[in-house]
Amino acid sequence: MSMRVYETAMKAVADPTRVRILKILEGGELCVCQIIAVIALGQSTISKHLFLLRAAGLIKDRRDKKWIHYSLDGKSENPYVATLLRNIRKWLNDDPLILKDRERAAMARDIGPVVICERGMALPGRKTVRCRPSSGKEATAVR
Amino acid sequence: MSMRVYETAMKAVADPTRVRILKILEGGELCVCQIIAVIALGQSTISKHLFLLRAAGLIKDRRDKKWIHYSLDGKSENPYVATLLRNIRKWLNDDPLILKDRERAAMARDIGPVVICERGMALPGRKTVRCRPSSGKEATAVR
DNA sequence: ATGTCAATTCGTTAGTTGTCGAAATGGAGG
DNA sequence: CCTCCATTTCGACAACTAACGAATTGACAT
Repeated sequence: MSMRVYETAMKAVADPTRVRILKILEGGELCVCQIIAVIALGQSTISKHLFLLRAAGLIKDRRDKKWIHYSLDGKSENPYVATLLRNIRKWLNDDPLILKDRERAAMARDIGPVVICERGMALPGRKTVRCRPSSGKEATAVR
Repeated sequence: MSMRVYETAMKAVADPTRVRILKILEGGELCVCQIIAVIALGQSTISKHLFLLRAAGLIKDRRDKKWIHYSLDGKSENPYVATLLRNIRKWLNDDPLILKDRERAAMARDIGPVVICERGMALPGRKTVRCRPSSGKEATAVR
């Protein structure tokens, strides 16, 4: 029983993409579309990672209008989470990828969910748009 | 770079079998045959887990005669290891499987490597012998 | 040098995990 | 109620992982 809970939590934080998500959430809550814009993976992929993080009790969600905001769960039921989050907060702070994500997260916060969703879950700059390229004008690499 | 080191360490401790090994090593060093006897998985399986734990800098090895003894690496180069080992020492101490392993580890220490290897990497009691059943007399459940 | 035997490596198999794109879901606002 | 659209779920695929048994390695002791 205890072992299963341990495994869930540890496997959740052992994945690079998921720890990237946790690290950008250290700067405060973000909605899904902002997370997608920062990490630049498919929306289904991010959604699954968020599910696993939430299942492990590492993050919690909050709905506001059309958007679901995720944040670190300070009072998780999972007994390993508090320690894990405290450790991770000290770790990886000089990792280049994490630093870049942090910049992009700051940008995503400035821009806000509305504009990010309008732009197809992408940040301005040289990044390729990846979601819902349906209509035809957007969804191309810029620069 | 930093991320890869993190991932190696975290993935290493996220596996149930590997954390079982770490927990029995908390009681002091053990040779491979003793670990096999306690965990009751194939010798190749245990060997691989030990390799991964060592690659992550969580354990170190020491040769004495025919036997290789493994122990927790108190002065690992991996910057995450010290914290991880300290956490794990506090964790899972009431898990039934871990408790049972601990008993078996105590038994393995009492008996010693020599006898355990003679018995085909198995502890006395109701456990099935699993390695090198070549000759013909042993390799049966004892009860 | 040679045989022994604890431990590792190899090759295979089954199950898990991360990713994607397409389709479904389900609040919010008309 | 009906539409819109941010998010989730589904189905598929490739890559990775843990387990096994068999074969190999290599230190030790004769």
